[in-house]
Amino acid sequence: MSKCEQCIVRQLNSLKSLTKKELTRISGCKTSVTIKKGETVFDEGEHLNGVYCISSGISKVSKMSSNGREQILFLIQKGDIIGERSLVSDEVSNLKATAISDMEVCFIPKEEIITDLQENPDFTMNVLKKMAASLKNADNVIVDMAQKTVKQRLAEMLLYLDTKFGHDAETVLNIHLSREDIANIIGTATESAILLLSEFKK
Amino acid sequence: MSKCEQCIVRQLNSLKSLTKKELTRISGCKTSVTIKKGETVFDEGEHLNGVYCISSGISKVSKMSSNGREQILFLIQKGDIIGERSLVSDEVSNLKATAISDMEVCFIPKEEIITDLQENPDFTMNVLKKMAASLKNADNVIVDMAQKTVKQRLAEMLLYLDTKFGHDAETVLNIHLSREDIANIIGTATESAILLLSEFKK
DNA sequence: CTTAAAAACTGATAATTATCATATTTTAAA
DNA sequence: TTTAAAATATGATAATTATCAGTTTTTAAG
Repeated sequence: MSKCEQCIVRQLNSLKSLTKKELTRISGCKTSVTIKKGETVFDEGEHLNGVYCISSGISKVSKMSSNGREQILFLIQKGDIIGERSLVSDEVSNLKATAISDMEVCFIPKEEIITDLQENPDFTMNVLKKMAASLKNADNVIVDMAQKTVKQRLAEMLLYLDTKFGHDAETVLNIHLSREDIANIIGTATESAILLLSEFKK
Repeated sequence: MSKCEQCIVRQLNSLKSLTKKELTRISGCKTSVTIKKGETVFDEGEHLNGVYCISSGISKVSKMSSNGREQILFLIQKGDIIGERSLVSDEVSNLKATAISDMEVCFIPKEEIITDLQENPDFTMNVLKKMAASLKNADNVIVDMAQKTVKQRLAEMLLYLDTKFGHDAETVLNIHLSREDIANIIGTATESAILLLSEFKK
């Protein structure tokens, strides 16, 4: 199994502030997992015993609404870490993560990484910064959901996908989402999303 | 000016994990401010140089949407702290806080409290926990905004106000919000909120 | 290659919500 | 107390979005 010390995606997240010694320890206890497209990384209500660091692939992170519809809250890819909240809270996860493409993820047990959170202030500050940034982002999503039309949200989401995942020479997005997933990101019915998408094509 | 050590609202927030010595220092550098109903605590785009601890009164925390409408993200009261994100980020505030009733707030300068954040792991962990809880809450708000009707959101908000602020003997809420504020919380037009409210009264 | 299932699409209709115009009531200032 | 301004309320209409009932296309299994 490859070592965290040499892992490139680590440079993209909070783990970059770990010391060499800490990294070696984390490297020794992590497990690498392959998750096929459509499979679940973790589910709502599940007790997370650590964090997941994404090596490759894309995952949607969602939550069921009380009316039975799935709401996708964000998308994650290479270098992103999920499950960080399990480090500071003993509650079960309120979110579900599902692979949108085949994925490679590293699982780091809570007991191991929580030591670093308590002893390495740089690392803690980095996690704090990430949470603060997530909160700021959540503010923006709430404002958009509350105040913008479905059409505006769809347009902005397509731009966001392009920024985050890029596109190829023929301007086709590097991420493939089903119409249902698109609808579940912007919070609308699948048919409405399809209707507006075909409108955009013109 | 009263002392933080004896302040009751401190028991309600992260400051409770400060040591006696830390508290005495904070107490010496804090300033107490009175803010009248309708006045601004801080504005979007402003550089926050510290955090605000609410002694009394209620404030709405909002953000302008690009279409010029105000979206209220949450309400805060006695014991709540705002501006925590300024401690971990040098960006200007993305939010605005406005007094909904007359308020007493204590301002604690960033330089002073950031020391504690770096040196007192208990305090840091508490701030982390609060942010994790805020994120979880934001998830729920996003799902509600995306998937529920205005009527459902209004009903849930009224229940939330009752839970958070309570009501008197005649079941009148302890918090008074204008129709416009109500509309700006649930993300709808003022007229729609009024329409549904009168519908609920029956 | 054939076939069944899933996904994408279309159009009609109904429900929800926004906008606008205006009236009434409440609040606060002079 | 009077008066102007602000907040609340009402109703008509338009726009947006959801739901339903299908058809076509794509995908994947046998």
